[in-house]
Amino acid sequence: MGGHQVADKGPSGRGNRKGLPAKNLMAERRRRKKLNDRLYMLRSVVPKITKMDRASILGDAIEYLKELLQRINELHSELEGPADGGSMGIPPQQQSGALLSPQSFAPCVKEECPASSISPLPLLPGPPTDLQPAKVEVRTRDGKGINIHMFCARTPGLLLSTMRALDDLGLDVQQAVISCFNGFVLDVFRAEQCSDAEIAPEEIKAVLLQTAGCHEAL
Amino acid sequence: MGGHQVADKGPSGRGNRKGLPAKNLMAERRRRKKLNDRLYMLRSVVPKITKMDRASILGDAIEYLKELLQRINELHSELEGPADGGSMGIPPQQQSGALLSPQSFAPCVKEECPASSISPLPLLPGPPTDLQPAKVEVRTRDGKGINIHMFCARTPGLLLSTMRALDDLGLDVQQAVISCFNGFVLDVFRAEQCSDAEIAPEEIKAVLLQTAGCHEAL
DNA sequence: CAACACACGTGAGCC
DNA sequence: TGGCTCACGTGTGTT
Repeated sequence: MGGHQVADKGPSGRGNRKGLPAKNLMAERRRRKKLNDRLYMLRSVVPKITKMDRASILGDAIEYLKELLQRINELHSELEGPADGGSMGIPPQQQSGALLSPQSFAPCVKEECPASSISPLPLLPGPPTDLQPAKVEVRTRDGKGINIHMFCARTPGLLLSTMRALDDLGLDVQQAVISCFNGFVLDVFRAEQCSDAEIAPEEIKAVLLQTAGCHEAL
Repeated sequence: MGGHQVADKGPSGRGNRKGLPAKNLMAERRRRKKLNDRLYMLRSVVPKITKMDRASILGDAIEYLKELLQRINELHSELEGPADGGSMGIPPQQQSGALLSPQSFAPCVKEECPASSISPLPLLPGPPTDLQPAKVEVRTRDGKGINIHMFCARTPGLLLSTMRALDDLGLDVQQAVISCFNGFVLDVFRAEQCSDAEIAPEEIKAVLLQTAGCHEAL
């Protein structure tokens, strides 16, 4: 994945000939972090994550969004009721003062793929095919922050068990999204370990996998 | 908006001490363009665009997606709701021909304002300011399904405590989104009680409020 | 060592 | 006047 590098920080006036360095630098960092967080959030919303890279995240999100729109239309016409719920049925039309009309609906997300090999995508299309191998990724980010992505089938009690496991590991989950609809998705964007003992990412992964597996076996 | 600049390119042999610059440069440019295109596509799909900057685009997309998912859930339960036959044992797993693969949801997309004051008393989870009144709503839907919305400040351990509380109440959380970024937001769209004992919504609410308040008091 | 993906710091243009 | 966003080129890690 992404390369990491810890830019050493001269907190105070570092060798800058010009006077505009340190102030804007941090602003840019914050901006980047915000954008990344949003991207992670978006990924956590989209079920069919084919790959983890940013472009794919966006692409999957777009496709998913279109799917949802289509599905809403289906359900809507299936209900055929005049009593439209009324709250907010928003056809994908621009209505705000946003400029730039794309005009052509259904922008294709496909891009030039050199070889025309399209992966059949055996990932979960819809029905909760239970055969889900409980995938877990753990990364440490910038030394302190811990990043976890967990993904498996939902089972009763898994929610509690997972939280308990994280707590037992001494992890303080600070930024996270946990969502279970058909599957179970846990995304910890930031967690710090309270305990002084350093925990290896592999250990966390192992524990979580075991937690998921435990319920899987039921 | 973003500044544009057309970096003039010394087309061929630029003063490169090393031999590997120009090739990767173009690759990076293509990557960036692809990402931007995807972003534009995403924006073109989302109707309500508040602002044009990248972060807002992502944020709006997330919120929109959330809305769509919510709406699908509504329509879905509205279809099979009236004919609520014997959903006694455990039919919670989706099996109907309806695909509906969502398994993820979205958190609140608000952001932190650094210091001081913008509107001092909004409702959204913005600043890490602690003074959050811990709001909880509980509703029962069609007898069985339970719907919970909880919202308070994030505190260490709150996640585990809340899960434990729900478990102690005998609730099997089937569709939910828990997200803690700045604040703590729990959204249970569907939960069923395993225990035969009927639990009053007010009881659930009280327990959750107590759980949140407990941590708040720390 | 290719190619790829990411984060970083920096200069520039708009509020 | 400064803050904010953006695109760029580059270094570095991952496949």
